[in-house]
Amino acid sequence: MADNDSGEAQPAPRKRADARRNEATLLDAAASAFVTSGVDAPVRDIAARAGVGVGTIYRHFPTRADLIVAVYRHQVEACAQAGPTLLATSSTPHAALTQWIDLFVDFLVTKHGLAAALQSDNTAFESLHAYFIDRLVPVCAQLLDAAATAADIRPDVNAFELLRAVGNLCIGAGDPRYDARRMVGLLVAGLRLP
Amino acid sequence: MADNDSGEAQPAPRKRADARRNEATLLDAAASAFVTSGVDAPVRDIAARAGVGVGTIYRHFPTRADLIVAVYRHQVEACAQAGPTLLATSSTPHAALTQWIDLFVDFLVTKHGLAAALQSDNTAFESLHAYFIDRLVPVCAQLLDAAATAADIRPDVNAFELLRAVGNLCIGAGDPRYDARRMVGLLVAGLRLP
DNA sequence: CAACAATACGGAACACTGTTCCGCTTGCCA
DNA sequence: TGGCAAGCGGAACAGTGTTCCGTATTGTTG
Repeated sequence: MADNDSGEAQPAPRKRADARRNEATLLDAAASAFVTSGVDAPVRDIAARAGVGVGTIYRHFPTRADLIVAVYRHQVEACAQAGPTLLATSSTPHAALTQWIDLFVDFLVTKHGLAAALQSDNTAFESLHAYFIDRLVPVCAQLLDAAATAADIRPDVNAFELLRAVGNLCIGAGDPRYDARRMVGLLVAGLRLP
Repeated sequence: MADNDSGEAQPAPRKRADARRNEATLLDAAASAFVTSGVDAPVRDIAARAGVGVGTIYRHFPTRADLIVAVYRHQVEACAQAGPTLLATSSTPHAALTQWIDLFVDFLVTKHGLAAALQSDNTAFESLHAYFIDRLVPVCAQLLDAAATAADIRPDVNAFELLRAVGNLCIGAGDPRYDARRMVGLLVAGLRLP
């Protein structure tokens, strides 16, 4: 189905030019605010950086989660797509799993406050959580499955739990006394079959 | 030195009766508020439960960390003291370490929000962090050391890091889909020497 | 027992968040 | 160009933590 504009399945009637411009500006502003102040950067700060009113933020991104997802969508997508690739190119399923988790950890530790937000029970982050789950759990499950089938790892670990544990371990990375990558390494080591 | 009141080392001139009463009431109120709403329970809620004004809370417990520490001090103390005991009574240092970590995890997972508060970079929790570190890191280090000497575990793990990792893994316990204890088990398994 | 000073209390007031709402402006299309 | 739907700004509201000071309570002293 080559859906050009003649199809009836086009519920997005193309936004006004200024709206699109503002959305892009906002995305940039949020990204830079996130770097400086973490993903909890005050709404007013982001609005000020973008030179818009706070109402404009809420129109484009009704919840903070929407904004965060929009900012990081590309990277999450890339991480998700790396899963099957690694599985195909790595020597063992276990190696693929390890490398993929490294990718995920690298992503998380460079986003100040994101790991914490992911586990927060604050309702504002609900859909952020949902997005990560939807996008990454299946990928992790596939890797886990392959490794379990190859008898590389214990078969009783569940993708959701593992991803959550890894996310948790990434909280507080940035403290020089705490090496999140090393702790994740320990966890993954615990996964191996004796 | 049997220090009765004649000694000069008595910098606390015994508080007024109402002050002591309020402090106890406040401790009860906070404990029950923490159970209901987690350790982030609004100051006003705690004050209302205790039937006092918010000023009274701040006089007795200048930071939220002080209040949390006061509420949980007994349990943390007990955990700290269990370390040497376990080391003396367990069959192997590794068993002692495992049991001690179980104790710590049991404590954390039953205190809603405490694990998260422990890792929060919010300055209000700084001294909470410090208290846990001061009290528990040496105990953990002792256990770790014994296990490393017995060649039960890899020798390159550091007590601070391990405790922090365990604390992190306890965030979000309560979600039925996530079993913090099992994940900590994985981490500790990764510690074992092959 | 009464008066007094030190101590402690209460809660209004402030600062800083997120979030909503509505009058005004802007872009688009006829 | 005129009209109007879409979009915008920011004031206003609500929920936090935190401070401050006038008032009340307590313990002590004459």
